[in-house]
Amino acid sequence: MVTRTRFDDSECPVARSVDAIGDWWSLLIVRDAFDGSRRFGEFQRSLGVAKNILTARLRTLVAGGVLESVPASDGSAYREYVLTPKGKALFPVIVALRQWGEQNFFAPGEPHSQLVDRRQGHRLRALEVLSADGRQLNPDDTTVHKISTS
Amino acid sequence: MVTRTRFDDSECPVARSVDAIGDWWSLLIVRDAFDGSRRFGEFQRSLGVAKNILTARLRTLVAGGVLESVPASDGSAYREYVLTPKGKALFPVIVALRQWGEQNFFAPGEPHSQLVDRRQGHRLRALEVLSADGRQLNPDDTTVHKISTS
DNA sequence: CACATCGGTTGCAACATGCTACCAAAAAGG
DNA sequence: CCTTTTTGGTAGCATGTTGCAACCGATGTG
Repeated sequence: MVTRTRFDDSECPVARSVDAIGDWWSLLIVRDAFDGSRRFGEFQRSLGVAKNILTARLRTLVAGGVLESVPASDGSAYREYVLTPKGKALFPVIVALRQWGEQNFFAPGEPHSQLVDRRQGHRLRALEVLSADGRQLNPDDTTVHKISTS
Repeated sequence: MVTRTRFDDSECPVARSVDAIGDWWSLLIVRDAFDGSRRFGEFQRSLGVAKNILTARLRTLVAGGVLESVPASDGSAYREYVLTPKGKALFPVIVALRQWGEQNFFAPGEPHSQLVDRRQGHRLRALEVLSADGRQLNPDDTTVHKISTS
């Protein structure tokens, strides 16, 4: 078989996350869901993705418990796709990718969509990796314990 | 053409990030790099990826400025792949994915690799999305400004 | 009732993935 | 030195996956 490799039984949480999301389309669907998209057509127009691909991705996201299919909020007979709590927990992942992109792939002054605090309209603070006692950690300040039972 | 869709000219930083990384393998390569892998063979054994795929991914990561190819640190004639500053800036992304995986894809007590603070050996604090003035933000507390010139 | 929209499904061609075999340069062993 | 092993790849092939376009029934709209 030449099936795409799965990581769902990896001992590494990063690998399992990656596996659960599925592919980049899925991640962009989740991004759009955070931005307020709910309907099939909204995702399709926003992403420009082929409909068969979108169908497949929405199904795996629902199957994986990231999205959930609910009756449309406007009373129509259609359905909507909304984030589950598990899906909402991806928020820091999206924010981290967004901040990395802003800092590395836009010229100074180049326009881009921006995530802001709804109350005050200000940009968010940069994510920080902190130790249990609140020190800011760089990659070199951390290490991986190969296996842990908790 | 049926080429895989690119997002490198998207106005959304998340899309550009996703495009720059390339695919899941690339992200796991970066994860391994954070964990100390440097040599072709280390990545290959750790990931179990086919060598032609690894070759291609390493090349695009180097081309994208995430990794850099340097002479081997042990004095041999081989080369090593190390994270650039841009690559190290992916740290919060990896940590976010790791925490999401830990919380959602492992049974309580199920063993998994764990990222700890090198000084004290403790687990890290969960990432928090904060407003400019330090309030903790949930997805619903934020909104996307479609375009901004800064 | 006619027409447009929504949310898909199907078929196909091109491309990407993964596997295996192969290979040259470098290192290690004697 | 000379042989063997390791390293870091390439090349070719079968199969899977992606993206496109065409189509379609159920639903909403004038």
